[in-house]
Amino acid sequence: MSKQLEKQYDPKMVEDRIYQTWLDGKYFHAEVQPDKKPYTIVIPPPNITGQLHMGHALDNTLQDILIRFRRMQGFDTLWLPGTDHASIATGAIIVEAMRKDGITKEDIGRDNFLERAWDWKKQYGGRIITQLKKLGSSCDWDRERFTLDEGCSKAVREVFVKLYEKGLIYRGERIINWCTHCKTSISDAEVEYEEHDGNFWHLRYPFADGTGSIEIATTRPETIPGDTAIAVHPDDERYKHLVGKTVIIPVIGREIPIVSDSYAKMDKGTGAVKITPAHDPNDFEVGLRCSLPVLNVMTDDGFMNEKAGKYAGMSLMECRKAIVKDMEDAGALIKVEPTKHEVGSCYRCHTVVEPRVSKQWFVKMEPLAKPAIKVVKDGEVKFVPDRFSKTYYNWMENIRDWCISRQLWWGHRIPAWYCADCGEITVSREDPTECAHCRSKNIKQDEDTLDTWFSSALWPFSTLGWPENTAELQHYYPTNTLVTGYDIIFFWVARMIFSACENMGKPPFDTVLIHGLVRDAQGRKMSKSLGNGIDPLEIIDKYGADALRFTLATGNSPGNDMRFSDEKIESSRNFANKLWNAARFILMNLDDDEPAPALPEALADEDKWIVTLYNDVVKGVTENLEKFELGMAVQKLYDFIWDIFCDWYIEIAKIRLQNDDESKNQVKAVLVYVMSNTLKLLHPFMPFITEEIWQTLPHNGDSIMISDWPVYDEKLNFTAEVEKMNSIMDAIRAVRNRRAEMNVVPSKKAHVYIATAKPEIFGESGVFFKRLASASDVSVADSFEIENSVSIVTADARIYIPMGDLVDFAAECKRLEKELEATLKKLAQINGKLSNEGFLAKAPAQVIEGQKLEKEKLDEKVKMLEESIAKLK
RNA sequence: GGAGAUAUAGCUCAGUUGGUCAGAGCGUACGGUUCACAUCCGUAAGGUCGUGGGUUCGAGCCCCUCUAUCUCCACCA
Repeated sequence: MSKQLEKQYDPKMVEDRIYQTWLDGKYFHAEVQPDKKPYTIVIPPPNITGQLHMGHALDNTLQDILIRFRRMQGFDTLWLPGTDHASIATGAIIVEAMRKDGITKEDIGRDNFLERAWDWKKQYGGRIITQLKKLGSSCDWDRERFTLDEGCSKAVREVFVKLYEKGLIYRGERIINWCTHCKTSISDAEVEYEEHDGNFWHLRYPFADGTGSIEIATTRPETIPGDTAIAVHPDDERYKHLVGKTVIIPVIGREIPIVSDSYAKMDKGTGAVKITPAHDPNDFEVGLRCSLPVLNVMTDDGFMNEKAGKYAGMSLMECRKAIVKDMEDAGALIKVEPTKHEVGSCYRCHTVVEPRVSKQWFVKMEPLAKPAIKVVKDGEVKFVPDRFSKTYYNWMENIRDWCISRQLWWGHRIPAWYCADCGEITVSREDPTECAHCRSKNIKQDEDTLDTWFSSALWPFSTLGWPENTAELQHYYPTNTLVTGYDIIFFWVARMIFSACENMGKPPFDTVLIHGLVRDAQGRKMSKSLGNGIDPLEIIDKYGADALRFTLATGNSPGNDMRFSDEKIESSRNFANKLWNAARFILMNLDDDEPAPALPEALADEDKWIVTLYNDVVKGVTENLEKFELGMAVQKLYDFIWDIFCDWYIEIAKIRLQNDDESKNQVKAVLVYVMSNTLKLLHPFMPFITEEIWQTLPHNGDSIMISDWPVYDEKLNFTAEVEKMNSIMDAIRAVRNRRAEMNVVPSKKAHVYIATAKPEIFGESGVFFKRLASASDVSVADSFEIENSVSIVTADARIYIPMGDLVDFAAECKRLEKELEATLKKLAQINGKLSNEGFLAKAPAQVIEGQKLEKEKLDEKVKMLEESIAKLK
């Protein structure tokens, strides 16, 4: 006995220590190796405001699995980590902290505010990085980046200027989504729609000339003060003659025209619709076509402004109520019709979003979307699973211009200067000192910053040094796999793709691996408001990072949501413990000077069997990982380790371990070989425990994480021995089954008589039956005549166990007849197939052969069953 | 209004190009102090793979219908 392990695996004693050795060994660090094939992943940068949640845990587990796999396979791997400055979220935290001190951001000004934000970043921004390390993430921390660091900022500036110069970025007055809480514009993607109860208020607007009135309906009466027209469809016979007339807005008293525009649908409502160009995207378009004035009646923070007359100062909701009441009092309200409609809200703070006209910066999307669609259509970028490419097309093909300016301070300030003298805009890579148009020194920089996603869109190349043509950029770009949830395809994935196509001329990655959401045990989304979130750090603390990773990697397929439950994490923890104990057993039987893992020249049948199955696992797991079928890979490992290696091979190995000859060394070598290589296959999934065990076993090299990935070996394919072991195992299972049915305790041993026509299978199998089937002794022959015995029939043998009084002949007979019936049924099915001409003509030869073999076995079994029954009678 | 997903054992879910595919974990029942592990071992019970059709020699797997649940997208007064 050389080394000892604790009886139970304790992750706490292992994980931090192991992680430190990896850091010390610089195993995560990548240096450009031009002769090696690169494999690169850039991390989806978590917000600096973030705390590790299950979504991060899943996302990063998957990335770490892929990176560790490729690293072991010999790729020059780079997993590039970093964080996102999260303009809105971080800004909100700073504002909130100041509010507690009674200060507003306006009080302290831009520079002081930014100083606070950087301080906050310095103090808390690395929190999530520490948490990612607890998970085992093998990121190259030497290359950690931040979307607001110097290099990323330079890339942002370069892209902005380039796109501006190409006319793909412009400034304009458009309808944008305005969050009255964050007090900033947000992009279309940042608006979430929720169904709300609402009303249609039907209103009567009288003609200015007093000849009557026209009826309209609205869901947002508070926008009435901003109405500048009524629109009707050009072909609408009901209203044709009214176009050009004017109406008086009730209560407000302002006179507005009736215009003709095909936006008004004849079959919708009354066919006449009020037009509020400042507060509705469609109305804005109508306004442009009909040259209508734009009347903005709201303030930045969700109140009515002075243009709303008597309603000025009211919140939007107060105004809505007041107007409805005033309309009713004025007799203008015809009816109120309850309805449900989709209301947009801010994805950050869930405040209702107000569409409003505002001067903002936009990215012209159509020219950028085209190549971005093409690279996916052409297969240069693949979504896994493929169905998400449809989601992508759908969005890209209907995309509108991207509003990128934000009325926030924390972020990349827009590099545009306005000239007070000539009114022109100067956009440049270096901060200008004068107007590029009139050379006036009287210029001022735009106060706004860019959408956070503008900088994350450049992440795959800005982090590699672009716009400089660095060695890293040349070697590691394009990256390989992007791993992310389906919920940020629009925010991020799509924008990275078009940004890369535009700026790099190449897509940013070849594969997008999409995963689903981690839900709670009841299938609910984990959320702060529900309080049902499960903290990954608590799970790691209680069960270990390996168990968490295993749980997240197993039992689900790409793109689908999964549930997280105590049962699953416990099952993973148990698996880790099982592995630990298998190692513990092997170690107990090793000597101090045990040689490094290698297969011995001479192998017993059972060694050939386990080695063949192990070899199959190498092949399967490697293929699965290459195809991103992580769940299947991990399932194969679980089954092999627990059901095959532990439950059968180790038990069988115990036989020879008790010997004191060469066969003992043989089995020890096989145990070490299969164990340590299987650990390698499992390492990407459970990095800590596999490292700990691997280090304890005889090994070559400094760490399992930089060891060579096992390769399928065609020589290790011992089909005959596998067949033989399968027959023996079938027989052992059958004996156990019979004993259990008869309630015979394992301690009660019995002589097992094996009658078989295949002594080459069972001749030497006695030791197995003694060890695994409670046999006191085993006899093998052509046939036996045993009194008072139970009979067991397998495909290759008829087994008798004398059980004396326990044997109930009537029951025995019944049981055998039942089995005969089942076997005959199976046989009939196969005979049906084999007599089907279509099957014989069209099925592949391999399938037909398989069926014929099966038929032979069943024929044999039927014969033996019939004989056994006859004897009993 | 479009688009997509899911429906397989009591529960949670796997099932790769149609041919050992009817599976796993948990749960349940029965039995177990064999010197790795009770976070364990052995054995068992259970599902006409949502419905109805079709293609095929052969269909959880491919095609169509329907039903149920979920999700995303969309400017509908």
